[in-house]
Amino acid sequence: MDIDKVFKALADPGRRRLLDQLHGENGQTLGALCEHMDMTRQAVTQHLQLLEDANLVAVVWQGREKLHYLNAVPLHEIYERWIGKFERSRLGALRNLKKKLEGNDNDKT
Amino acid sequence: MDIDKVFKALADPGRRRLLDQLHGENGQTLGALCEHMDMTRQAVTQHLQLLEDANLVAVVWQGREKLHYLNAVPLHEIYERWIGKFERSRLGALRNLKKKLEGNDNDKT
DNA sequence: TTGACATGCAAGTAAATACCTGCATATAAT
DNA sequence: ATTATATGCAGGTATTTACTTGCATGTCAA
Repeated sequence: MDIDKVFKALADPGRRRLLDQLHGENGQTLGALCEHMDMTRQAVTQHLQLLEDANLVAVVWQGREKLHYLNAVPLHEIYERWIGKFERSRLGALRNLKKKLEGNDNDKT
Repeated sequence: MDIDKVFKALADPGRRRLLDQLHGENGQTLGALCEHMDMTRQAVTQHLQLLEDANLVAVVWQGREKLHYLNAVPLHEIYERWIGKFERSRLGALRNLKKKLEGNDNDKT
């Protein structure tokens, strides 16, 4: 999995909105997704393409309709492989920072 | 917290690298961070500024040196307020997608 | 107090991004 | 068959982004 593509895909509020839409109702057509988006269909298509490249959205053609399905696996991986490691040391790091800010001489803990 | 700033800050591999560096050793100076970065000091400064704006990095001046400290709180919030909600429905959504792809007629579960 | 060092500030450039408009194609409905 | 609908494809533009070079400022050390 290309973690960079996932992060880049998530960097745009419109794309996050699309994921939200699919989270609300999975399997929506392009047209349906466009209705909430305040931009042209073509722009939405391009955003969806990036989401697909990042493997966050899977597409199933049904006749002339393109159905979009959310895939949360990359989100899980981002958490597991990247965010989680920072999280785990969060409290320790914060305490450390506070001590530095206070000048290391009035250490109450 | 501006969640968009956090996502945008995380979208660049160089900035994620900087966070990694600070995770490895907290409180590094600008100069120290530059040593691993293969770009000019000014470029690194600009990346660090974005990280600071996203509240992912806090800065403490010590004489002429600028010390950088990691703040993982925004990462936690991104998970809690955004990624988590998708995660929770992950398995259900995947099963749903699989069924669609298989045509809904050979449902084994 | 002079010189070296750590950093800031500003303006410019090249590439990437987020859009758009216009036209083409395939499927469905009459 | 003809028309309407759902979408694709291509090219153009404006903004944002990542990065550079050049110079200014403040702090430490001899």
